[in-house]
Amino acid sequence: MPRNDSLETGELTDTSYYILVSLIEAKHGYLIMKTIEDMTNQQFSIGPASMYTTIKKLLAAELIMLFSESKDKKKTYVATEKGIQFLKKEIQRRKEMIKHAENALGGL
Amino acid sequence: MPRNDSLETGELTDTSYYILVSLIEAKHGYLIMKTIEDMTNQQFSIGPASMYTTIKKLLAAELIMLFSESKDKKKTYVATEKGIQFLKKEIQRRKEMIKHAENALGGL
DNA sequence: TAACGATATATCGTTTAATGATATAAGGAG
DNA sequence: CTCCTTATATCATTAAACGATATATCGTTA
Repeated sequence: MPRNDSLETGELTDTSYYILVSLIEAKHGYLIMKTIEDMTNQQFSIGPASMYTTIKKLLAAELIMLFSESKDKKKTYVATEKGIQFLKKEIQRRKEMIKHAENALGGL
Repeated sequence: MPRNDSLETGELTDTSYYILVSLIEAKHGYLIMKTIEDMTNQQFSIGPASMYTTIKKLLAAELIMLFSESKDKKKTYVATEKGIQFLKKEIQRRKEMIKHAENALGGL
């Protein structure tokens, strides 16, 4: 998306959403990509470019943090408490979006 | 979202999603904006720029179509059958996304 | 009847998000 | 020793969304 300012307005794009979900448990970048593919049965995948740019954004917003960094450059990230709360709100927001659509669809 | 090609990959951005939802029943552009604000209790709003650019995209993808056009330039749009099916798939996709997050959260 | 707010459509240029391509390097399997 | 997988990272491009702005009509009300 695009010009969304999603973190400012309290919304998560699909990419940020899945990265945050996968970081409920600490893991490093490459594992995040693999985890998302696994979780979604290859329906959703994120390349390295999307991932590292999004990680920077999530770090800046303090929704995730650096968990550890080993000598071999492997950086492990994990969601912060703020990030978990943010995600929970986002889940609620998305549930409401589904209700809106289902109400509008009615019997269709 | 941004560089998403969402209509190609079978995904709807929030903006496209809400416009499509509001066009389950035919209405013109301005009413779409007001309907979305009403439906979401002012939580989500779309300005004219986002709306008209998105309408063009949805028209091109044949998810919506021109329903009527009166002399006073008022153009009414409505979701196509293809659009309704697309929306239903999108609802399923979004439900799965919520499950993914709730599974990962576990007892949190 | 003039002014004003709400209704209504539309485009331009900019910002942000996501991505494709690409570069680099280490480890293990064959 | 070669190749695939793992692993991190950036650059330039494309796409989505938006702010600002322009224009015009309609109904109310002062």
